[in-house]
Amino acid sequence: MKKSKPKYMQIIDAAVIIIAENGYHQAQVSKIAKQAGVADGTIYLYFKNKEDILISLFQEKMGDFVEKIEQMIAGKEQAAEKLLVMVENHFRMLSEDHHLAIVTQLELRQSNKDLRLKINEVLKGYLQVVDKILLEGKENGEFSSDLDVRLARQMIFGTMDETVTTWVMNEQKYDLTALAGPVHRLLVNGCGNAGH
Amino acid sequence: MKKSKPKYMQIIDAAVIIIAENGYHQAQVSKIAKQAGVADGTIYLYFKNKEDILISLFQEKMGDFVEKIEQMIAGKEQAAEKLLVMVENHFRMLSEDHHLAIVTQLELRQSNKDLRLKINEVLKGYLQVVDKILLEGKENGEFSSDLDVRLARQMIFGTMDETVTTWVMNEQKYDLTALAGPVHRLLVNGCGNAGH
Amino acid sequence: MKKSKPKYMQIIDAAVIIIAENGYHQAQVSKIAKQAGVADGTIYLYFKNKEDILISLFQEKMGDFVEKIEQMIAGKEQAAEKLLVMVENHFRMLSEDHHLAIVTQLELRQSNKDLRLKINEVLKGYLQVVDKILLEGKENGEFSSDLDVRLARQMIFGTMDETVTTWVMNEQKYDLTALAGPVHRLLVNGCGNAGH
Amino acid sequence: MKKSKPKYMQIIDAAVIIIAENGYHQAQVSKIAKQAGVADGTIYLYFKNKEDILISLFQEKMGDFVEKIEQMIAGKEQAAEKLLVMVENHFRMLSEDHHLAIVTQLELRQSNKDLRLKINEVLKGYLQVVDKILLEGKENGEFSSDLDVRLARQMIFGTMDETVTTWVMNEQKYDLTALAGPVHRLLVNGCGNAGH
DNA sequence: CATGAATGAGACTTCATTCAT
DNA sequence: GATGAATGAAGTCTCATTCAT
Repeated sequence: MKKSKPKYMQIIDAAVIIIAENGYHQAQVSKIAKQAGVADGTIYLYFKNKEDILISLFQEKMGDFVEKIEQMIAGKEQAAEKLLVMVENHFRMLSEDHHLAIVTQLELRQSNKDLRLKINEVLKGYLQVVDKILLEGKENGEFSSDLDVRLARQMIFGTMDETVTTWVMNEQKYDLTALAGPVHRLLVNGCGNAGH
Repeated sequence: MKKSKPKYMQIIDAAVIIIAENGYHQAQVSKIAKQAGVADGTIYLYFKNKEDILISLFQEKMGDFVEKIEQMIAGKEQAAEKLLVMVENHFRMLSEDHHLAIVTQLELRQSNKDLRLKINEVLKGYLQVVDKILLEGKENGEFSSDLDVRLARQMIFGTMDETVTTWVMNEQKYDLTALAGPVHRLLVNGCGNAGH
Repeated sequence: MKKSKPKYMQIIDAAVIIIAENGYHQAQVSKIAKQAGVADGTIYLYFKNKEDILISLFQEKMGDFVEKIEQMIAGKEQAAEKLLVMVENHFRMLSEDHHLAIVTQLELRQSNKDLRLKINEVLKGYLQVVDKILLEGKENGEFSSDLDVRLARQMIFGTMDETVTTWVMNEQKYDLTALAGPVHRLLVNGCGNAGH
Repeated sequence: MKKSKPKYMQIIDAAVIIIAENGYHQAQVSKIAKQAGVADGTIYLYFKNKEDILISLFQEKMGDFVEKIEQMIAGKEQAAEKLLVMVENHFRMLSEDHHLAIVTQLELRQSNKDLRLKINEVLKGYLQVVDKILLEGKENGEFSSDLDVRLARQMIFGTMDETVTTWVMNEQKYDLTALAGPVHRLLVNGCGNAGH
């Protein structure tokens, strides 16, 4: 077997699988170590403690996430179009990685308040992407000029999150990506200067 | 001594306080018993086990919640108006009970999947209220006739939930009830037949 | 329903049933009270504590036992004949009360050392009956003159006990009373002055 | 530090001492761990749970027991002689390990029915040794040809067990090994073809 | 770098017994 | 005498983390 991956990512990938398949509270360090093919103690050469694995997991995966979203909306002109690309890819990327979807939507939320606050820190990068789209939309007249950016951002996140979570809880039985269009329309309507 | 409160509700109220102040994982049965002013063993005369306290807590509090919302929207004619009353009271009721807000938005989500599934059962009553409003709105022309009720419901819940959670995470520093109007406008826009 | 039985015996009979059906460690006072048709607290008007129920149970039932045995061997002349009557009735009485058999052979042995010492006190009455038979047998030449009465008594008890316990553990599937004859022969042989 | 004893046997030996000195129900895992000189958690690296310690204890000690008995009777010709060696060594081995005697005769019997059934499984090895002796005795004419092997075996076990238990309950005040001869005579008489 | 055996703190739940009614 | 709601002490087992090899 070739050691293509550094152990750091090996452990993070193992954590995603173990948490998805066993649940947050049954994801013992020893299980993760076994899945990663290393000794328990080795984990602590790469991570400060168990919480650090989870934060790192979220940073790595969510970092990819935001990076890809940013690349994809870079070429788009309109705010509404950018929003569509964002929703589409948000849904698509989680559709393509069932383990990750379970971990981010269900399991990681069982972490304690401290960990969740740190996860929120990581999410700020994503928030900024949305805020930028919303500001552009307000400036170029696509969105209502008196739109409350913070609230609109909470609507967008809340709606996407609720949609994905419901899909995961229904055991991913239907096609999530097909919902991107309709969800996008709801959100654009919400932000839009409808009455004008 | 007058039996002012039955012990059942005494224990549930104690659980809300203890969980809010100590966090889900630091809410030992002995702490709840002490706060309720009963012996540890007494808890088990009223609840099957610790999880049963939490489910019952959610049922009692959320039952009240849905009941009150239903009463308040009963007198309203328009779907949009009903939605406003719902958002206003959802925000107001959690504003008025800071402990309950912390418990429902942050702490109870740390419970395991089984408990969360049971909590979802309880939430179905609320879902049905929203669905009824949405259907009425579609029928009387307030909302778009091709509105996807399930997605719209997810938007409404997702947005309210995200808004309240953000407020709780910011330590309830600003006035949540003031956001009811703007949030309502976003949601009605989202559901509305804006372009028509 | 006529209160034919005083509550004292009512509780003891309930204890036999509950212990036989649930096992020693699952025989809570509250279960015994329910079976007896009295309140938990009532138990403590008739018995000092739980252990007292068990000792009393053994005393009452074993008292009957010894009394009946004594009556039945009273009319017999020979020691060997008395022994036969004893074994026959020991086996028969336990055969006729399956609950009592389970309680004395399996469940009551799970009690702690103190309780077992007290049970042994109760058994002394039985021991004396056996000793008397053995002495008679030695005097009239039926048994070996150098028979060690204490050891012979341990053989008799040990053999009867092991035989009954094995029968109970095999779920009382075969006819225990049919074994009285062969067992008696083993014991009489053991005590006998074979070589003379 | 030299690993003189594997921890597995260290823990079993500690369990024998703790149970003998404190009684079955006062033999907490933490006490056993302390006696064995390991941490509480270490117990669970070697045993599935507390019951597993007790089963293993019985298997290890009784395994030795049966093995030694078998070796010792291997050189003997006559069934009666084999029986004598068995009784002698049964008594001697328990005489030499007072702790073990208390544990097997008094404390382990307080275990629940499940554990006792597993203990019976272990005892089957011993039963077979006895059965073999009895069959040999019947074949070579030492014992009665119409001897019921199962009943005879129950007599032998029951008598030895009752004798040892009585000795333990009398706080091992007299010499158990001295009883081997007389007990053996009782048993051989019992099995013998006395009247022929 | 890597290992994995050992550590030890911490909490849910049961049930015999009491005592105010 | 009878009730039964309330009490509260006590023990098994898990698992993140360490450190000698």
